[in-house]
Amino acid sequence: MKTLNSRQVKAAKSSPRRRELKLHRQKEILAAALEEFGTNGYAATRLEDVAKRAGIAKGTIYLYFRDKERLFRAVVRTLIQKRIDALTGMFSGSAEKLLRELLSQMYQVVRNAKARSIVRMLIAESGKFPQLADIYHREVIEPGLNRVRRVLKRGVATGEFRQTKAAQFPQILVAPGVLAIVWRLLHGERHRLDLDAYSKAHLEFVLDSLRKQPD
Amino acid sequence: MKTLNSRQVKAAKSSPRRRELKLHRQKEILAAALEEFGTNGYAATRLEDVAKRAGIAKGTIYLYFRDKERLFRAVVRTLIQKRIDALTGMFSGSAEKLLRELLSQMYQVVRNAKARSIVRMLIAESGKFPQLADIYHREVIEPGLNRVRRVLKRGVATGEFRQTKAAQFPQILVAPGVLAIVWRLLHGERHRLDLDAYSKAHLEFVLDSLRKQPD
Amino acid sequence: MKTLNSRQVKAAKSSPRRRELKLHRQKEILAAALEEFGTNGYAATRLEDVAKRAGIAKGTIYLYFRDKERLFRAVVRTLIQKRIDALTGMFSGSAEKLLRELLSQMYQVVRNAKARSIVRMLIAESGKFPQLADIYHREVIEPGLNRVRRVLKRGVATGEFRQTKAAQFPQILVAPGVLAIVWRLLHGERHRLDLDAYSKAHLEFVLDSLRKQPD
Amino acid sequence: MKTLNSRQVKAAKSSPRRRELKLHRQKEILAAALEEFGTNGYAATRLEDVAKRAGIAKGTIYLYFRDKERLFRAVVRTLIQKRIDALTGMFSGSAEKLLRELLSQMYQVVRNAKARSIVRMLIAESGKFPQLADIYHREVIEPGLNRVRRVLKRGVATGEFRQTKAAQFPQILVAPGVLAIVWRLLHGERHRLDLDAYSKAHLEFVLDSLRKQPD
DNA sequence: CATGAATGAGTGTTCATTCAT
DNA sequence: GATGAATGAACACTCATTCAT
Repeated sequence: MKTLNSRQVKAAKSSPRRRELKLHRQKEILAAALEEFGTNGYAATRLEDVAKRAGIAKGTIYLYFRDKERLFRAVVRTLIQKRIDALTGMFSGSAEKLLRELLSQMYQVVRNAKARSIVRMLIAESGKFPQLADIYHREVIEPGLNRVRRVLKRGVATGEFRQTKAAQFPQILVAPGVLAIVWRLLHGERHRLDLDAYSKAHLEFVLDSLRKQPD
Repeated sequence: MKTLNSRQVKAAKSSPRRRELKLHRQKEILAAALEEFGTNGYAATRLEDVAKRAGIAKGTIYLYFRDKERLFRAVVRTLIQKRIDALTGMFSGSAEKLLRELLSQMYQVVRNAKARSIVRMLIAESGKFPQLADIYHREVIEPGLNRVRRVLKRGVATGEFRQTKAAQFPQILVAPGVLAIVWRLLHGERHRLDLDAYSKAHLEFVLDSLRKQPD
Repeated sequence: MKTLNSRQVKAAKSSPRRRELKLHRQKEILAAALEEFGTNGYAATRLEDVAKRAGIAKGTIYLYFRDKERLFRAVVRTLIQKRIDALTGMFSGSAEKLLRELLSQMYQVVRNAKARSIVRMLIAESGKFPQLADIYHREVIEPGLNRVRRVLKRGVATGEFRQTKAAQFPQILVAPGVLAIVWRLLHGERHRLDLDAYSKAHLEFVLDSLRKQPD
Repeated sequence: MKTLNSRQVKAAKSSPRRRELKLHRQKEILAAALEEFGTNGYAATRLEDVAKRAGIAKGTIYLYFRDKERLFRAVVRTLIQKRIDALTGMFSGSAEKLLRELLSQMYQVVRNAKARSIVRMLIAESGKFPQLADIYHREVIEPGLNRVRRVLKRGVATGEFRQTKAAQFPQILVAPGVLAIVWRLLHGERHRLDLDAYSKAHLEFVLDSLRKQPD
């Protein structure tokens, strides 16, 4: 490898290997930045700490991101993108099964530290970066709520579910998941929620409310 | 000369009057600080802005609070205290009526800007100020949840409500209120929730789940 | 009410003494900045050095000037203002006497370190701050050249001077003064011009050219 | 594409070819650097911009110049060398003709952007690089002034010119050219001097002063 | 030879905190 | 008490210089 003559080395240099390395480094920076921003918030995060965590020099960050603000936005947008990618395809089965599936997915999100980080950052910085919350709303929240709406509609169509006002506010169905995220953000490891039991109770509660009563 | 005048004036004043004035000024500072911290977060808030908003000089803040951190904690603790004070006494009546009353109170909280601010601040700064979230948990959240628990217990006792796992997790019952707060924090005026309809749907949903089915 | 009272006291405090001190300090900063900018140029001047020279802390500069650029412009504008103020009123006497007077004044400028500094700064930074050279042109150069024009015109009117093309370009008359400034800027103490002899030669040269030849 | 070709060529070519190419590249860098230093001054010039302008990579500069300072000095010394080379051979004819010739040459310098750049740089950086002004003085200014002296001496010898003090200060004769350079440096395109008319007036003015009056 | 990614010292600017008035 | 001028530590960002490829 090392003994390649200089011309070959040069030719090989710029294109594929370098690009790959650059992309990798960018990801490292984003990961380090997420950690710092997620913990300390935008203003309290020092880029030097991000650099240290990424194992690089302060100046290197600026080769990848124009300034602190762009880095922050890139962090959030990257996370949102991952959420979008995770909104996996449609399913079949009874409405109840679909709902179980949906909530189960939601609790995977709740358990996911990065997903919680994004919520913290969006709440903490929505004064300074409202556009980010907008993106999140458009790309993640609305699509998510729409999936709930579709499942409810299907349940009503198949006769599994009653018609309820809650269908207009699918937020009500998923709210316990949101609360679980907030709970974790507020209390960290200090006051744990037993998520397994909690999510089961949540599902039962929702189904109790939705199911058609046996006459 | 001028200084003499003011000293004479001061000398003439009585002690209780002074105390009162001091208290009043402290409240003004706290109010201004709440506004700023609530909007920008701890790190991004400049004490100069707080002073300007309170109509005083920067240095004056330090006559009332040792440093920025104490001011912040005072802001949050004051808010928490107000929440505690608002946890008004118990009532009588059917469990359903009590539950209606409880949720109705909660939505007053949701509509209250300061109450939302506190949530934002606690979430945003829980990395730096976890003790505050602890206080909030002990003094506000747990007492609140306990009230829900008591209502549920009474409902079961009177036969109005079914026995459900959700009783172990009263969070599930109130979660839509939390979601509403988060929604407002994230989206401000940009994506409104119709709180009237939402809270009604919430109540109906909960009652549908709790109520004993007519056999 | 009470607040008004206390504010009146405040208002009295800040006024005369403080204002005076503030003005004085501003002048000190400008003087220190002139020294540094004049020696090193805009980009190579560090505000810390300006502060040190003024005997204050770095941050203090920012209480008087928004940023480095404003400080620099203030320095130059202040200097220009002093030049304008120095363009003293007109005199009477023969055209030759007026011309002697004029050139004598000009050589006072040449001997003035601050006046040389301004030329260096305007030349050095005219790429970044062309407006400053414009101000200088409008407020100093053109008025100065106009005085030369008026003297020449009077000389022609009284028959002392010949009519010459140079009247259209009064720059030619004063050019040796400009050269002397540039010479000093370039060579500092290293290659001295004997300004007394030089200015005499300059005057003689000019008069030789302007005077009507005795027939 | 060009780069690739040239590299292949280089590899194949013999040593003198290489040397030539290297020299050429060095000239490109010097030209680019002149442009940047001349516009922005030493401190405000970024080597990256020099590289970009020269169409090479930042690091390449360091293959030709040890550091920024050496590059700057090389730029100035190269320019000075060109000035020296331009001090063309001697002439014959009447002193007046020689003087016309001399001033005409000087105004070619005035019109030459690089020659103006050198003056700007020497003035702007004479604090940091006084040696450069020294070189310029020794190699360009003094030789130039000596030529003026010789012409004046010859004119006096032939009886064309009067004996004047100005002979001791040939600067006075050429000063309008210097002023024209400074004028252009300060005012760029914003306040033009009509150089044709100006230089004619200059010559006339000088001759009026020098010529022996017809008795 | 040439590249451009990486470095880190250096500088402009901000802001919590102090203190003379 | 109240003020606001002053301080200086802290931090974002730049750029000359190095070096692996």
